[in-house]
Amino acid sequence: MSPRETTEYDPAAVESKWQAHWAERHTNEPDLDRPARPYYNLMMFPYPSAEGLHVGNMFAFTGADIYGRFQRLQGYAVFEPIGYDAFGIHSENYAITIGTHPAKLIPKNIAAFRNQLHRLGGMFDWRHELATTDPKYYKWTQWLFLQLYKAGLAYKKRAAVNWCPKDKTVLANEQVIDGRCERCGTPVEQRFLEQWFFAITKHAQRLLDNLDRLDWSDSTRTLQRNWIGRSEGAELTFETPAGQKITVFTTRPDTVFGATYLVLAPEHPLVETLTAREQQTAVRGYQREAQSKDVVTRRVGGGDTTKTGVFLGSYVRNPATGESIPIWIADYVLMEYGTGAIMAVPAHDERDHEFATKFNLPIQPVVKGHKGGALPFVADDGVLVNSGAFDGLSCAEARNKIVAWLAERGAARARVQFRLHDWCISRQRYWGPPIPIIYCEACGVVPVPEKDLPVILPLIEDFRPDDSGVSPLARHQEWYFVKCPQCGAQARRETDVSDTFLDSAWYFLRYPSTEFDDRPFDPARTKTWLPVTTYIGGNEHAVLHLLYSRFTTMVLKDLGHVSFEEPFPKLRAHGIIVKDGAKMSKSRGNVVVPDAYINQWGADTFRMYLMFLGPFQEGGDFRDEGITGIRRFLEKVWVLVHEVTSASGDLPKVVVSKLHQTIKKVGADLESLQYNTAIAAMMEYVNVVRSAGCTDRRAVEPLVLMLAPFAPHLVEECWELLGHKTTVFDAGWPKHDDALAAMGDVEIVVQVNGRVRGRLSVTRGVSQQDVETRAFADESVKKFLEGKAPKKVVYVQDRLLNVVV
RNA sequence: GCCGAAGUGGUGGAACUGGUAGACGCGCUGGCUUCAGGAGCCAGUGGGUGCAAGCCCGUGUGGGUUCGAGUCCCACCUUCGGCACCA
Repeated sequence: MSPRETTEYDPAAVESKWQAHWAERHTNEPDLDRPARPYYNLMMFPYPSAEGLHVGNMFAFTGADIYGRFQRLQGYAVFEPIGYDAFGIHSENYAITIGTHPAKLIPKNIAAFRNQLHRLGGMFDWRHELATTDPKYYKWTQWLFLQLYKAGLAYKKRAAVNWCPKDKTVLANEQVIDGRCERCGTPVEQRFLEQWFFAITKHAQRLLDNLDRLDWSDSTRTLQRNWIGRSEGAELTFETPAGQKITVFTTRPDTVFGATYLVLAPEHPLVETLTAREQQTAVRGYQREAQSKDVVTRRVGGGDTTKTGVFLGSYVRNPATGESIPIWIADYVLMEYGTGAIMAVPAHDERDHEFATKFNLPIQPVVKGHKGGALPFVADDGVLVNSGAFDGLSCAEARNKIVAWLAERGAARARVQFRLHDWCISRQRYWGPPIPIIYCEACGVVPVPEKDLPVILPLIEDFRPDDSGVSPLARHQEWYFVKCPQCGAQARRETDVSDTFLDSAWYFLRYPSTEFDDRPFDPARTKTWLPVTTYIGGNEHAVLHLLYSRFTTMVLKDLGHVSFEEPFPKLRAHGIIVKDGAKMSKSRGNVVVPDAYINQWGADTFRMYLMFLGPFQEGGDFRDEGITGIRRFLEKVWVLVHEVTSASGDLPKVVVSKLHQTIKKVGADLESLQYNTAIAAMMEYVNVVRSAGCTDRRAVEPLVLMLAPFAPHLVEECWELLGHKTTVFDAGWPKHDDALAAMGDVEIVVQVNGRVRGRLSVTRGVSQQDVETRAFADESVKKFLEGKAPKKVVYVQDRLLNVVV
């Protein structure tokens, strides 16, 4: 082969050419029914905002796509689908802002996203694109709801919920950040509404236990663990003179002798009967006050918030001491956690201590031997005092013994408590899948029969939410009134739609089966492709999306619909791209629009640049200073390919060893998503090849293969220039040979007392004897030995020799 | 307050199970080329000192372990992320 004339590298031409080829030749469409080695490479699907894909999305998708392409090169049939998480308050609010309808807005946004995703050059199987707003999709979201309902895991209850007065909707606990709505920042209020819940807490222990056997990063698992929040403790029962029982939850039953008063949440159902007549006015006033407080004032502030509370005017008997102690209500006790009542141990709990100090309640220490002095000390490593027969026991010992002792008298039982709450899925909004439930006077709550699914979200003009706490759908009588599926009488529909997180809690099951209209996921396809081989996404979803998806999969397993209970055995979280140290957002005005970069530099350069910015799993600050470095590198590869010569003679040793080292390193880096160092390694290799003046095909082709996941368009073009007829992604990953990688000389560092005093170039595997001989002959080494005899010599093969004198 | 991650040149970042700190890139400096600008190519680029070979210092701070510490241990400081009156 003779060197060919180098044409100019024109990314736009190359990229559109290969994108067209991939589509025509079905390059990215694996055989879903009979794949040789199936590999489900999943990335978290985007919410199609009106702003289009931003740099952060592109960063995430590029990193995930590189991973998929690498697996493809290793011979897997890689299924890499993409879709749109298109329902939700985001879209609805934006539509309201710009005066349009979400049903008009979303298709436009999706079209723009699709276009951008094409340009980025992802290995997407476009046959299986999906949108959660498609009735063919949300039919099965509703089906999923029905399965949970039938299994007794979906229930309705009147509950205190987080209400956003601006978005006019209920929020899940997870959507409340610092007491504020995660979207608009408005302080969240408490409201009491009938809501649909999923009983995720029933599976709390399982969700926690399974974490141990998932191949996830520790940090992600820790986030989930903390969110689930398991506490071991006991329920203790306190009795009033009238025989009324109050149960509290505590993690420190060993301190029960120090419980000098009881506190109930203001909403606690027993408050009414426990209130003495003379305290009624004060108590009712306090209850009203607590209820009207928004969640910010009630919850945020931790220790800073001044404690408030009211004495009920009545007493209970401490089951351990037999003493009579007062009962109070205070809003620092939450009705949702434990039993909504606590025993207060002011000597050993900060909050109780603050409260007791303020209201002059007795403080009784029952633990000593702790470090540090002042009350309250939260000592669980000391020994008990003032605790009757239990004095002198360690806290840990006392815990079990006291519970056992009280249990004999029916005043205690061990109990595990979770911080996790049931998942509230109701939304009093328009832009979501209607919850498939019908209310009939005669039959009560009637699930919509599966044959009647989907319950189509009607196209209505006045979709704006109002203050009523009722979905806008309720205003549409023709939709609202419906015949009862059981008795045929006039009935009415549930008007709430479901949480967006329900849409995304099963989409990975749908992708391989998008063409089936009569089933949510085809059993054979599901068996072949699931669970997901590798899931790549942002750590911002470490709790919500990932926990909900695990829960729904667990339920589907129990119901016999799938054969596995963990959908994502292997998860990799990428970092977030920020701009000027802050998350990109329209309001901050720091959104980086990637299209201009793709226009100027091409998708391949941009993809690689994003990956070269820093470690993929850490993310970082976006800047564009270094992009020319990547472009220069790709130009060098382009030139190398054009100047390539046929294989002849032996390759230079430096090239051979560097080549095999590079193949090994790039492969290992790709497997662990360390793309920045993989790119650096390829750059080093190109520098070696160029300075060796090597143009041999055997030096160039493996480089092109390694580069393929990063710069797929350019590489396809190069591969064709090199005379190949099929896609480079069927060519296979190059093999490395450790023996060849070890070819050539190594430099050994000679140290005297740990300081570098000389370097020796030796052949690999040289003996210590030879190195010592040469080292001791070295002038600068000799100088530092000062004629003294070595006390000790440390030798590390092929690395260093350290002489200690 | 609790949990987690991280602090390395002018800059983004490298550094395997403790073994040459600063790979790779950007930027900068000098040179070549060019009418010029740009691009390209070559060389240099942690700080100090020296004509030079070299020497000294250097990975947030202070200790420690070790022949040897960015890496391990102890105590701090700072930044970022998550949770937050969860009993």
